[in-house]
Amino acid sequence: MRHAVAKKDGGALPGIPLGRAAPRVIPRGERPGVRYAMALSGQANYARPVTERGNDQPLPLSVDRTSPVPLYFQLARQLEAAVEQGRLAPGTLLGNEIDLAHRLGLSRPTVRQAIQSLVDKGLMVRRRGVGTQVVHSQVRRPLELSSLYDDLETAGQRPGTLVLRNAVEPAGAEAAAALGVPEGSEVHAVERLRSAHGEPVALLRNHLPLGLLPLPTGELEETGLYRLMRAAGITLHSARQSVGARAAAQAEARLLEEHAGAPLLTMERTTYDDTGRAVEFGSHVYRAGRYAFEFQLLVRP
Amino acid sequence: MRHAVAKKDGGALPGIPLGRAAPRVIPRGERPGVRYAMALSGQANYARPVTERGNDQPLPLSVDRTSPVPLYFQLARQLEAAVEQGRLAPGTLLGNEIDLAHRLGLSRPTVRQAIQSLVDKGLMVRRRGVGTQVVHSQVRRPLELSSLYDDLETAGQRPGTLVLRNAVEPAGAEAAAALGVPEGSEVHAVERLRSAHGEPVALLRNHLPLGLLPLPTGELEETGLYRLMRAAGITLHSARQSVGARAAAQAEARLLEEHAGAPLLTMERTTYDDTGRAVEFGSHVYRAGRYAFEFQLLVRP
DNA sequence: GTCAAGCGTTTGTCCTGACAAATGACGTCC
DNA sequence: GGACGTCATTTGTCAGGACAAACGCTTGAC
Repeated sequence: MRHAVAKKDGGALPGIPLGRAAPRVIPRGERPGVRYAMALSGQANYARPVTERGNDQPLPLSVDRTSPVPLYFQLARQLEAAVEQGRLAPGTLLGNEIDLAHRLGLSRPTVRQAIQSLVDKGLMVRRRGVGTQVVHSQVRRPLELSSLYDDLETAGQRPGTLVLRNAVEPAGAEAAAALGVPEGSEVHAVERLRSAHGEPVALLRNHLPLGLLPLPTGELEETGLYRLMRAAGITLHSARQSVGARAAAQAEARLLEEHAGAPLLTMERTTYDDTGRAVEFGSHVYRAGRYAFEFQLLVRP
Repeated sequence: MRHAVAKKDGGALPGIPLGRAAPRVIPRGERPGVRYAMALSGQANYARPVTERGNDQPLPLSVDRTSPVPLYFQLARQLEAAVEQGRLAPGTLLGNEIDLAHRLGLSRPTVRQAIQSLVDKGLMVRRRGVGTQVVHSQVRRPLELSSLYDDLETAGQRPGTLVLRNAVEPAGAEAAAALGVPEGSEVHAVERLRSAHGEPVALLRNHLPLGLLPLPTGELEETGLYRLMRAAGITLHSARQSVGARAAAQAEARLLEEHAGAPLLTMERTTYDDTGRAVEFGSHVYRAGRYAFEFQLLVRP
């Protein structure tokens, strides 16, 4: 499960909620110093910009061939951990793949597979004729397809749910189109008021195909919808989201403890499982001051 | 350049703007029929659920070895086109990799690389012991790090830009933290009013490190900021975004032709190049009815 | 009749080997 | 001194082979 969205924003105004860890001062125009991570076996005097004091540690790397964990994955995890812990500083050049493979007793394809997975995550950049370089650590995970409930919980806010509606009813035009069922056919409709620390945060309206999974009101008040779906054996695969804003209607405002006309953040989402079936259509509104979507985008070459 | 966000929403209300192509009716619980794309060379009588009338066409695939385009990429593009054009229906099983490689005169790793790139895009799902299956065609590209200008232009709206400010000034706390420069140091500040069809759509405030690239006002009125940055040789790598909503302030409202207190969609974004340098911090507000962020999320296994 | 074991299929992982292309630094020529 | 070509380095691409693991179906046993 990767790729997500929706991180809580505790602040009152949507200013700049990103939790920047210790804003590092980088003079403009300067590029992070280049240095090599691994000591090159005394080959040529070529390509050895071991600038920042020659190699603090050679960076311990090893793989366990008796483990059932794939070798490329073991290596990728170690490199990723090294980046996260700062043992591989941004800008550092990884030794070349051939040496690295030889050092670890692996083949080059295996090493490449490990590095490639990190490149895909945005942690490293490869340049032909140059090498593989560690990217600035600002990069976090791309984002995960997570639920509001999980987001609130991991943020330490005690999420609460009030189920306003939980019924089977004819699908409206929007929900029917999103779920790919005929308009007017019966679907499951759920409406919930989600709160954090007892204060309302969002109004969640969801429509699901009938018969996909049981949705007892008790369960809905205890946990999130995605968690229930995953527990029912549904493999979430992709989602299509649309995020906008609008003014609160009277009824919404009352539920969310806002005044009518207050700005609300809106999100419509259709989620698909790995067979391509639409398994959920959600139409959510969030209190503007209480919530913001935060996510990371990667540019793939 | 992949991974993006921000697609125009012409509609007045943030209803369900996704351009669903012909909402296909799929009875609940049904899984798309399984059929094979390629005729299996008359092997065993095993695994041949060529249900839907045995193979309309064997799907023409070929690679050109004289082309400088990598073989795996040629194959990937052909498969992708086949999926998009419906020649590879959702649920279709691709023939096994070995046969496919043999048929095309390629090696299995090359075929795997092609398929893997499509799996990464979310177009296909692999299952050991089963095969590679085409996912529901609902999936579009993951999203690209695009600019509002490009979005409007590709949507056929004639984007216009009015430069309200273009100056060098001391960085405020927010911009300084985002760009990683000391507070109060000089940065480039740009403020633009972006319109479509002559109507204002968004108010764009951007801060850039000094000396990164020249920003003539004339150029800014002609094209988008990202396009200028790319033209200046800057390789955009990742961005951190936060999307929220708030009420319009007086000054904003006047510029955007809204009334004070009207709901606005807000977006803060810090963009990094491939060396990890922050190259742009943007603080944008969009008219709620005129714009919505639309994007696709993929769940990576 | 039901459950477990067996078997073939298919992808997952890994290896060895090879050549091509881009990059950056050096040396040479003008 | 500056422009150019040359060269070593490094990643990109591709081939061919091998074994392991998961899956689905059939077969067999109870």
